[in-house]
Amino acid sequence: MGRKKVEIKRIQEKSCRQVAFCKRRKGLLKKAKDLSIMCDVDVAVVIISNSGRLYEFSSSNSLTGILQQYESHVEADKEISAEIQVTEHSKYARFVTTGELLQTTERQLEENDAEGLTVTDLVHLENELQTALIQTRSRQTHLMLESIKGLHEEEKLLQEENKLLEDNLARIQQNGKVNDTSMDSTDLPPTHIICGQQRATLNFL
Amino acid sequence: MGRKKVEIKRIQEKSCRQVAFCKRRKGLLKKAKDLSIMCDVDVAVVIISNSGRLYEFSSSNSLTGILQQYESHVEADKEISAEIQVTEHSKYARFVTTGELLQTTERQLEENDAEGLTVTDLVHLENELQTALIQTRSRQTHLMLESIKGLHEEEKLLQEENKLLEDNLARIQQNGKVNDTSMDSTDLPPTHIICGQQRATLNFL
DNA sequence: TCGACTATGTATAACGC
DNA sequence: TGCGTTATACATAGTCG
Repeated sequence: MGRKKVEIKRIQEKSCRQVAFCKRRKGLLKKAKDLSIMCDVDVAVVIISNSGRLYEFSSSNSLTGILQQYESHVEADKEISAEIQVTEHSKYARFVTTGELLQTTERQLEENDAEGLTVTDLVHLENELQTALIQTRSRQTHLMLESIKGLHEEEKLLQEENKLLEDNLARIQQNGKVNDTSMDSTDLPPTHIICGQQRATLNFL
Repeated sequence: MGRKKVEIKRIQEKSCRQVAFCKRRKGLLKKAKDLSIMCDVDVAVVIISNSGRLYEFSSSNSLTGILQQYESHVEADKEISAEIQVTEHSKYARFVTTGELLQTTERQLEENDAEGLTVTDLVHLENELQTALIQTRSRQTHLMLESIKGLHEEEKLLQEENKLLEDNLARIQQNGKVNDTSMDSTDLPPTHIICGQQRATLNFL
């Protein structure tokens, strides 16, 4: 359904994949909506991009609002750059959201107590909670993995910087012993040998 | 996308609605599958017909949605074990255990398909899976948090070490200027220019 | 990178059995 | 009820700006 037939397999080019994701995601959510309206059935679609973002459709819309709220919580937290803060904040956000979810649940249960919930109602409720749980957990894992990855990179950078500093220290001490007058001598050409040493040292950087 | 345009609204004729449901359901599930494969994202679709029948698609294994969790666990463990060797063993153990449990589950479900499992059997099975899930999840979170904590400590140490080295470097360079003749100079100092270049390069670090 | 366009492949409404 | 066929609407891959 485009200019040419495409195989159903993972798209290699990242940009193409991103574009296709955007288009097809939209299409899928529309079709889910159409199906639920036209055929009068319950439909839920959850999509998690590999960058961890959540897209969803739910014909029984009680879950939608709550999940969006959760998303905005997490998004706000994402702004904070310090890694551990991200972890802790998202933990807190998750807690709050779960609390809200439970409150909502309890309220619903209480409200409906008089007339009684049908088994179907409870099944729906269970599905919604299950979905919320899965998304929350998935998001948690994603954030922590990101955090770990970032810390590893930072660690690598620090170690490299460290190594360079040590080398410099060693070299300067060496130079100080070998040619301490070097700093402000103007007229003395370097020997061939020293030049070689220096260049070798610099190349090492 | 048929002989004539249809409005997106509930189809009145029951038989038409049923036919449309069958076709569109199939289409939706296919598109969900395509999306998950082509764009390499997680997709889950749940459809409940108004007669209560369940249709679903999940890009990660979906028997109950518990397997989805299992997936993320394995992924998490992969990442973590790269840096925590101790994890290796427990990871493998958990894998085998969960794997066996799931195999057992599937076997039982298949074997008993004709006669059907009793409700008691299923409740028992559910509890077992639930327990395994909780333990696995708890372990995952623990390991990741430990990992993050450790990395933060390591980072702090590296930064301190870094600072010390920088201080040393600064002090030594200072000394070199003030009393450059103090050290035993040999006979061949480098040129000013080359030294300058060197220092500029080093300062940049 | 992003939205708009368009040629083309797909999904499906209606129909027949 | 369900499957196959066909004409048509729709979704989208590639392209351009």
